[in-house]
Amino acid sequence: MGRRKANPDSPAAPYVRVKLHIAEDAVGPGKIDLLRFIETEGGISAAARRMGVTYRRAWHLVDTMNSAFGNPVVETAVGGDGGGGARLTPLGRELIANYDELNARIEPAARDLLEWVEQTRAR
Amino acid sequence: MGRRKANPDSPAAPYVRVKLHIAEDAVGPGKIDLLRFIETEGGISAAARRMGVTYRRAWHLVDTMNSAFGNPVVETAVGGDGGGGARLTPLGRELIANYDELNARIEPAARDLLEWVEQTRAR
DNA sequence: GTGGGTTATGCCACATTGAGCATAGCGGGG
DNA sequence: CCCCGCTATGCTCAATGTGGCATAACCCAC
Repeated sequence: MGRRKANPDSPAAPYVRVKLHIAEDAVGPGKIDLLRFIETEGGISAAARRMGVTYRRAWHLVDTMNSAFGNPVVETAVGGDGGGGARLTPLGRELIANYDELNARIEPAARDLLEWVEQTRAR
Repeated sequence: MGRRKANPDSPAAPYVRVKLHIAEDAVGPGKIDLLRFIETEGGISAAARRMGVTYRRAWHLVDTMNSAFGNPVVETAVGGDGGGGARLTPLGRELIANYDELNARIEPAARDLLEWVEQTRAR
């Protein structure tokens, strides 16, 4: 996994991440990206391959999200055309949209904090 | 696997957390609270006791923050009056202030997301 | 009815993390 | 001079997370 080895003059840039904690689970950029891939790829396996994680893990992430929300964010079909597949529910699509909106709204504040960090490290 | 919450009456309220990732370390509410306690209690041990964590761990958290920032956020004194102690540096105080400001600015967006979550779980 | 690709799950090995315990060094106060 | 509380740090053990197989069930297409 390419953890970028720091070039002394460009230390890995600091960044900010937001996580939504809900009923024993936490949804952050990782699970949201997984949902995006499920939507575009049409299945959990394909999404897992795209993200470079095992199907086992991707499935588990989906499962925990589904139970955390009480209602499914992803619905699956086993067997059939193409072997089966998975799609986002309306709830799943809303989740992505709302998470994206949150990130867009916090961006200015995050940028200010990161600017301060860069300043302090420079001196 | 349907893991139902133990107490249907009070479903742990969803919440949002922001983490600042900086040089292999991540600073979130936990480390910020630790800094606050160090400031008010005057030492790492006292702060650790207040937070219900071991001194070992609290010290480690402080140590990783100090190296992540390049400059110390906490300065310590060993031996002497009261056995020693720890204080925030100006950088440490700025960190708390900036983190608090970030959270304050994020609050409206976070509240909207959480409201949506509550809505979806209610139906 | 056989095959292929997918969902659904269990099991085991390994890495990471935090807890708990132990110890050493420090220096002002009694 | 010795004690006490605190900083500093190492080591071990338990819990948890992830990765990598392995397997079963499913169902459309051929």
